[in-house]
Amino acid sequence: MRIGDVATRAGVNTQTLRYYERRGILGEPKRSPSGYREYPTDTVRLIRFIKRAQELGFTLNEIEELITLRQTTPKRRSKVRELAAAKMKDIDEKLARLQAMRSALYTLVEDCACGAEALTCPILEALDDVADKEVPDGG
Amino acid sequence: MRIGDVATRAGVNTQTLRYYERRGILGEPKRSPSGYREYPTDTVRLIRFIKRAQELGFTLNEIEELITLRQTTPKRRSKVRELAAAKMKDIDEKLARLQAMRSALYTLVEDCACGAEALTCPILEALDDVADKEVPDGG
DNA sequence: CTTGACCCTATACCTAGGTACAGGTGGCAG
DNA sequence: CTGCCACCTGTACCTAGGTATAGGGTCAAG
Repeated sequence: MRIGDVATRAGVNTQTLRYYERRGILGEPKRSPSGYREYPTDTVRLIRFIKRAQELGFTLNEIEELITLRQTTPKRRSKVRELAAAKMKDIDEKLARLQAMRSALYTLVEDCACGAEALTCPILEALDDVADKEVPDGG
Repeated sequence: MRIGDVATRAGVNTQTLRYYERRGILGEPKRSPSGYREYPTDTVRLIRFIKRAQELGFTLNEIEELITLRQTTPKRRSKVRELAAAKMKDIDEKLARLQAMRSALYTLVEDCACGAEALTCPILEALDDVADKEVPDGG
């Protein structure tokens, strides 16, 4: 696939692909005799992964780490496991916070907004406190 | 509380607080006779909320929306509910994707890395496909 | 053998979200 | 009443993550 094709299917700009390549996230693809980039089909999936991960608050550097987990060789296994475990911890924190946020909103929608004047709908409280309690640093 | 105090407790720069004020996220606090900003105590909590929400991939504009949900008056209730419901949808999508990502990593850590040579650990597949299936646009 | 869509590199520019001066004031300890 | 630190406003600068533009090559169709 050529760059424009990949870009269209992944819903990004061709410049973005070149930018990712420059950053080292993407790895240099093969080139046609005339110098055109030739991507394997699943680059589209990779790009979509990157975009989703960004929406979840991961930076490109973090995403790069996640991506390299794919290309694991048996040699690097323990390293990879370590990294994967660390990322899982990040994810668990995000999950706990999102869930806290979700339930605060749920309360707001279902109960809290039902007639009170001085609402104390605890959006903030729910988020910061619950998350702190449920995802303490020390496990 | 004065600005430096709030900033320290919330773990941000004082400039950041002024920036939020300029952006309209924070609302103008009272001033002391000499012009110093005087914040109520729970501004600290608010700032922490903002920071957490950013880590979850929300932009400051989105966070502003979330924050205004707090200051609901009975009049605006249906509007607020709408907004809250929309945010919950966002959050559900994020949750589904994070969960997909988490289970891909879990597989990687627990099974996948256990001796294979040509690993097909499906980090990408797990993320984009599962999330697409579990959070389709139409419900 | 030209036109038009697509590709190339290099460089400049843009938005979001801050962060850091510069130049000046407030207020308390010594 | 003098340091000194925190505060004020205003403006400039920075990083991340792109996006656009300039100047030029490729290639299939007419």
